[in-house]
Amino acid sequence: MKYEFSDNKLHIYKDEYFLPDLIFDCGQSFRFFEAEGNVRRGIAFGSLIEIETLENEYIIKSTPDLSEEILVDFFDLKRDYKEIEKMLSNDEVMKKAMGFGRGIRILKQDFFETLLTFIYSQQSNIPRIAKCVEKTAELFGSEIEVSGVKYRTFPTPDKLKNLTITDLEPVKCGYRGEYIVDAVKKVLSGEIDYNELKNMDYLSVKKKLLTIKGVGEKVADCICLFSFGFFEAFPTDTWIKKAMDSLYNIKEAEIKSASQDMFGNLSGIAQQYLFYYLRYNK
DNA sequence: GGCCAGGTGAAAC
DNA sequence: GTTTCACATGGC
Repeated sequence: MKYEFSDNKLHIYKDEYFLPDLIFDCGQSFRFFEAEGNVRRGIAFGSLIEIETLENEYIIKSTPDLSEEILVDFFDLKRDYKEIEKMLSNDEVMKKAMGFGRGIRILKQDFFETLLTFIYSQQSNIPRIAKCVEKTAELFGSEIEVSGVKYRTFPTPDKLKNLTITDLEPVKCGYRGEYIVDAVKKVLSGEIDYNELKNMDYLSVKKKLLTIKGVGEKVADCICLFSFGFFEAFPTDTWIKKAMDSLYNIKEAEIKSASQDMFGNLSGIAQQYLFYYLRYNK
């Protein structure tokens, strides 16, 4: 992936392995709504991020400015998805799935936002998850104004001090409210500490995340994949169960070991492409 | 209007 | 350890 960072803007040269429409609509991220014309906007890491599509490049601007490192990591630009597609195209199913979703990249998203977002996600659907996340930002986030338009950042943990289930009622997240409260409490107390977690390995992070009420196998794996970048994680949801059954004839009990055998440390990518393939192709 | 949703905790075996 | 069930609310 060719890119350069200058004048606080990230330039990404056009490449079939970088397609914003797929990256943001494949179900990993919920705050990058479509905007007018050739510009897509979203909020992450406390900033407005704008992706402008030009003839030969994408220009990515952030306000307030985000560092090159955050943006490059966010879009996973250092990883060679062409090479990954090759490695995963051993069988006909993955070959098709990788071709169908070509252009998807796994975003490296903010930990706290990812934690709450995927707690909201259980037993829900993508439009509704987006609403819960949006409402959380509206109620508790900070306002930023860019070109006369106001946006709300996703709240940092300290904005949710003393959060109660009642406070969350307008979010309409139902029974997940008590899970959110527990997650916030554990983050604020330091029991769940991102700076500690980011130096730990996949299984240790996952084990720690599982101590949060409402975080089970699947949500923990989503956080490991979408925030920590542990590509050996293979979040197994209803769609993936359907995909593994219908495409590979692998039943639920065998998914864990089978995915490890088949995809190894590319499991997370395989998962996201399979999810997108089944979810948006039927 | 009923069924289902990017699941999980708790209670029962 | 595995199975079963309730859970709150919106999308379709």
